[in-house]
Amino acid sequence: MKVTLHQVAARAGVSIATASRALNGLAVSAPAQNRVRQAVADLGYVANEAARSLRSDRTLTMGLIFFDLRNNLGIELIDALSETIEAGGYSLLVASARADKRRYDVLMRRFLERRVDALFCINPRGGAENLPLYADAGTPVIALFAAGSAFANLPLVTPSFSESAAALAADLASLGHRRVALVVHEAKSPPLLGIADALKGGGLAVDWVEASEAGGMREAAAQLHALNPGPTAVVAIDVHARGLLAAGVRAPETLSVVAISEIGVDAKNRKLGLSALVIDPHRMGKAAASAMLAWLAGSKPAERVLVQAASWEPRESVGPAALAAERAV
Amino acid sequence: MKVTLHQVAARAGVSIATASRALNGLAVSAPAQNRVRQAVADLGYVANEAARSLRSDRTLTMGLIFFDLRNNLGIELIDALSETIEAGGYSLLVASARADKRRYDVLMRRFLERRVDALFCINPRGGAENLPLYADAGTPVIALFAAGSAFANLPLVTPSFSESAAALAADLASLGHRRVALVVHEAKSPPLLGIADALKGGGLAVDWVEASEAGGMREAAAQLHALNPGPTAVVAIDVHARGLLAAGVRAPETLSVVAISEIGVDAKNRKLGLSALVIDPHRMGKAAASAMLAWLAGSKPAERVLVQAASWEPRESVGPAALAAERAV
DNA sequence: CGTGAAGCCCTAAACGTTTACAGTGCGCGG
DNA sequence: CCGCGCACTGTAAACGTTTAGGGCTTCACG
Repeated sequence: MKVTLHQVAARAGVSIATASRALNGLAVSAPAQNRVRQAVADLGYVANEAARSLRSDRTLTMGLIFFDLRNNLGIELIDALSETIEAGGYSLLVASARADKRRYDVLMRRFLERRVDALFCINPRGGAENLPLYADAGTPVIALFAAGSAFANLPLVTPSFSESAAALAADLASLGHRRVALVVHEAKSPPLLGIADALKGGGLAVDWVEASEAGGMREAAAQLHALNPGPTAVVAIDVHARGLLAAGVRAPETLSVVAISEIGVDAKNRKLGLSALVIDPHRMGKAAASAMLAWLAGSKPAERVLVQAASWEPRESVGPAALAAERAV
Repeated sequence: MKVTLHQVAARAGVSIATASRALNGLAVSAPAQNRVRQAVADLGYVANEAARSLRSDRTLTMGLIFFDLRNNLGIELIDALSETIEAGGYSLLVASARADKRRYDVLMRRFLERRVDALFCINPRGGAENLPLYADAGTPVIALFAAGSAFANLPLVTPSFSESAAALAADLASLGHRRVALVVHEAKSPPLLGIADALKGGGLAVDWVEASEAGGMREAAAQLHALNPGPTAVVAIDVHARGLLAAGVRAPETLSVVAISEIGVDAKNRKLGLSALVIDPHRMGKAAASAMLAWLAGSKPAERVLVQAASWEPRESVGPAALAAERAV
């Protein structure tokens, strides 16, 4: 019932070695080639990937581990990654730690045993204990959305806001805005700095405003009020942007508000008509997959792969500066 | 650098067979057990799943193929399936044909070579050519959302509307409706018949109305008008339900409208305030995975596995029958 | 005709496990 | 003291490929 290369070879009247070569497109005489093909068809031969893997030490499989799969990001990422790597003959093993750090370790271990040729880690927490083992095995690992994690010392694919923020700056400027507040949560992270640079590059003045954790936006709103000259627009992580609205700020009448959308939460913003810089996970996936294929082909990617994965999506919460200016008077 | 069972055995001072047994929990003396464990830890041994697969003829891997991954359904399905099968030690290989029939064949072939222990096919079109090969190999295949496809003769996991439609019937009845039209596209499929039964069970009279392909809802609307006594509510596949609205039917003023949501398109309905029977893919996944595990454990599932995976979600498009009745007068 | 090169093909050895089979040593009942 | 059973362990043969190494033909050229 189960047919192996042996049987194919026998039926084609060649050695098993020749049969193998024929199937792999190596040099084989035309008649032999044909007889092997015929035998394969006759017998319904299906190659055994496990045996191939064992012998050749590659599984043609990549792993993809999520810290949590359940957000809008997941689908697009899987779609983009699988599309790109399939072209190289790879398949994708997918798993989700369901927000459990220890489970992340387990999954990384499991994929290690399965000898994946490469691994993508999404938003990893935990999992660090197995990282050295991957290094030992020479298995490339790329992390996405891994700011500040234990994965920081391997290639990270990170969204860059520079282009999208430049578009935002242009729009704001053409609406008459001259002064923008940037609400930070604590550290001025590289992405935020990038946004600030882009705004400045667009001719806007930038005020930094510090906000405590989510919810405490009343003080931040007060701080904004206190600024003189006051900004006519504000850019903030989406939880903060929503906090401003919740605190009673009316956009765009009193202030134009722009959110920086984190992973997979833009749907809420959209419902509120909140303008946003939103990350397109599909582009992230494409970039990560390409970097990985290149890596497997020999060229290790840079420590940081910046992807222009964000777009500027203006919605109702942004309007002419004039409105806000009136309020100020 | 790479450490095999040989080396572990050597360091532990036992034979390779004993080492293997120790790791698989078979009978081994306590001291040997410990020495092996120690050696594994010291050397950082990681089992090679490819070798294990080759020898033992199971890969502990299941395949999941989508006709098209890009809909809301995907994530929930992957999440539910992977959660359930991971408990049994299985991993999930995921792929999407991206709406290309031939690609579906390719993927099924690829997973066959990878010797997956089981396969889930979502909404398959094409792929039929490889089905016999799976049968030959004795690899179980379960299809989801596969109405009328070539996969019809293997176990199908199908959503059942009976419970949700009963809830719908109860709501309609309490709103004073007595007569409901059911718009069909051509065949009266089992799910539709199930809905009709549930409506009748709730004390409602059911009129069948035939509609041509998507878009041609104007005639269907006319047919509805022509009915005497006229129905005060209508239930239809979501494309038809939206078609009715587009054709100028005002819900719930002139007619209460309920959509039967197909895969992953409910978001549109929600935006229109269209009441719907919507399928929860998570429940479908759980059920399919459980059925598969049971199958691998020896008990083949029934030809049709009916899952109560739909819920009744009333929204604005449903109202009291009185309104529609007035119009009729 | 002799020599070398080029094609093609085969034999056989890996790859790292699991597992059937055959010991080995030991305790215990006869 | 013998033999038997038991608990453990070792030897070796698989599983289905890929691939290095070498042998055989054929052909061109001197």
